[in-house]
Amino acid sequence: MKKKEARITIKDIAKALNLSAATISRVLSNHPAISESTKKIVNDKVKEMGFSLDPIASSFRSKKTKSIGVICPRIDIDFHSKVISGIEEYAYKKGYQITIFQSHDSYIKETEIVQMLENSLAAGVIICPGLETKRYDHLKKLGKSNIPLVLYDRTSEQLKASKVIINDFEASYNATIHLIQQGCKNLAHIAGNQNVDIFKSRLAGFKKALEQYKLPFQERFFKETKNLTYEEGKEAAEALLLNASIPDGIVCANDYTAAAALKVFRNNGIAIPEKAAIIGFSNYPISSILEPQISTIDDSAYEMGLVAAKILIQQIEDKEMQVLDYQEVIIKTKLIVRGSSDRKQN
Amino acid sequence: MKKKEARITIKDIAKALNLSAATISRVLSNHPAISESTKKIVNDKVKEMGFSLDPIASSFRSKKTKSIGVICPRIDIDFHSKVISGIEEYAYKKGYQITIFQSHDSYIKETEIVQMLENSLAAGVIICPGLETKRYDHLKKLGKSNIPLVLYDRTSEQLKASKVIINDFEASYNATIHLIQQGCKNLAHIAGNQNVDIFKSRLAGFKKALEQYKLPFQERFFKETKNLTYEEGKEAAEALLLNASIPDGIVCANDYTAAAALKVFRNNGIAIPEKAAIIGFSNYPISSILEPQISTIDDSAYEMGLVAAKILIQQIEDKEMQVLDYQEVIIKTKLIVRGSSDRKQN
DNA sequence: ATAACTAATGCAAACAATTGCACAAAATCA
DNA sequence: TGATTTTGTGCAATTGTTTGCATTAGTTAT
Repeated sequence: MKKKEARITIKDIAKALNLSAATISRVLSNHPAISESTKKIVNDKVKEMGFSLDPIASSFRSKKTKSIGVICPRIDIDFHSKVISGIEEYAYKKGYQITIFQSHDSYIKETEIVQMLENSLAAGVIICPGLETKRYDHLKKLGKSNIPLVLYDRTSEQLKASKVIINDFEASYNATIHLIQQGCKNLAHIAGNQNVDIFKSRLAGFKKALEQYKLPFQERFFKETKNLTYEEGKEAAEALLLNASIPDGIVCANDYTAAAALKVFRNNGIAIPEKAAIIGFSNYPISSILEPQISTIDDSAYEMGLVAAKILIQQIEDKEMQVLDYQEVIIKTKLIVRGSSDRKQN
Repeated sequence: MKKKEARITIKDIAKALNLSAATISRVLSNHPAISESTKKIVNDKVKEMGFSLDPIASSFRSKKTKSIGVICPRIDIDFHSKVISGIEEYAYKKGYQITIFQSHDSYIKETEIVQMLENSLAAGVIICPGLETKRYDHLKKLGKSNIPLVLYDRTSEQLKASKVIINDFEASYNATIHLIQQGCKNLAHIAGNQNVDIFKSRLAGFKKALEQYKLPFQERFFKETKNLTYEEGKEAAEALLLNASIPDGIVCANDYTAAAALKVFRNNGIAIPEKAAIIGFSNYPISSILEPQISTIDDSAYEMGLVAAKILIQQIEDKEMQVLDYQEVIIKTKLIVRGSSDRKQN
């Protein structure tokens, strides 16, 4: 007797109104050939019965989903979690869900995930490629399957695809210029992994600024790290102190290494910013908590996510955007001057 | 002439092997009534043709998905991003995808999201309820729809559901005992929002320790904050200094407020840990970077996510687990003693 | 009034996989 | 040998929505 509490379907609405399922479907997708009057009748009934389309059946039939795959190396890194936050916020507003994966910088896993997203008909993919990724066939394949793609942060010249990046070169250049304007003449750079484009660009920006002011680039003042950890920063800073003369300014490729440099130099009696000015990169929470606060570059991670989602969804939805092959967006960064480099106050 | 490059289906495999689609389906789901020999034949062909099931069609027919909904207040908070990292890692291994939402602590949005997950047949839901959430009908509804649910971090007595939490009471109790053992007699507490259970528990643990050692709980040494921000911590610490006598130990409900207290006290010439010992909560990155490093409680966020995913998937898959109504898991926390409270070294 | 057209709706197929039931062949038993 | 059980496979219905094409009613033109 008891009918099993089943899902309300489009047919139930149709039956209740003596219309066909097709009409209901058309109302729900705003088909132009439906009269205003029936639209109203149907919409009212839909609300009354608390009906909503079965997204799975819908996807099954239309071969389209509302889910965006997001792949990043790790979620629990401040930068990525901010980007994802931006993506989620925009995507949600536009009616998309985001499905998240961590590649842990493994190429194998990355290809696995991409394959899976292709298989499950993702509406689009946003990815920050892993460190191991040198080949991009897996991503090119997405294009062939007509799945729009947006890269963020780490990108490659090799791959023609939409990208959202910050201008690392310019940001680093600006940071360096700032230190020079504070009077620094012997500048050091604590760099990130030079196999990664963005860290190469940061070095290049640093060099460019030196060049412009006819300051020398000194090998002994250049320290590359593998992962820009606090520990590595410490080692790098200690190594800097071993030189006969020490630098009077340090441009660091992130805030952890800047924090480490700050600590090491201070512990060695070098006044910051008077004897050595320091600037970091990324505007991590720590940078505004340390004493003195660390000058840095705000990398606009949240905005990056927002924009990535925005151009992806444009490519998904806007037919006119589909004629264009890909687009590149450069997000503004902001120089944040704080105590670790601001000598003017003296 | 050109056949449109279409997806390979179960029927293609069937045709190629002169079997029925049903058999292929059964092989792929490891149905017991299939002979080993045909299993092998089919599996080989599947590999050869690079076939994989269409997850959408599969979900459509079976009314089951492989996607887990995760709802948290915000992703870009260290704690949550670590939890999510743990969830993702375990879920991925088990073949599930996670779909992430931010409630931004809005009750309305939270119910919207839950409704949506119910509608899209999520395999299960993991949620940290928002601050506004006082009623739990939306979550109870999930149970009625047979969608397993796991809460983490913030929970409620009101709701009978599986939970993964840390023992905030005990952790805070241990932190307080630690300060007492360092010789503190006038203890202060910078607390989180007392409408939130976990912060209430932290206060309770603090009180319990005082009581046990017959130390007084002094109202003037109790400062509640709204969001435990660094700024609020600063105000609270400054307020503490306005008293005729100042505390010689501060138990803070997180590391930001602890960092703020550290700074304020130091700037006022109060030696840490000698004159006042400080302990935080959560083991944020900053706590190990400040000078002195801040003692804290590691909240095992990653492990929390891992376990949440584990018990959720158990409830999804394991029929035997479905007889039990719900389970509660308490994750171990760890007291991390660092410079801000360690007086023994003197 | 009839033809031609437009507007609004219905019909029915299609999508890819799953599953209860039926059935044939093989194995076991009497 | 015939009856019965077991094992392995196939048949065909089913799922909820979308969409090309057909159909009907209503409108306009001739």
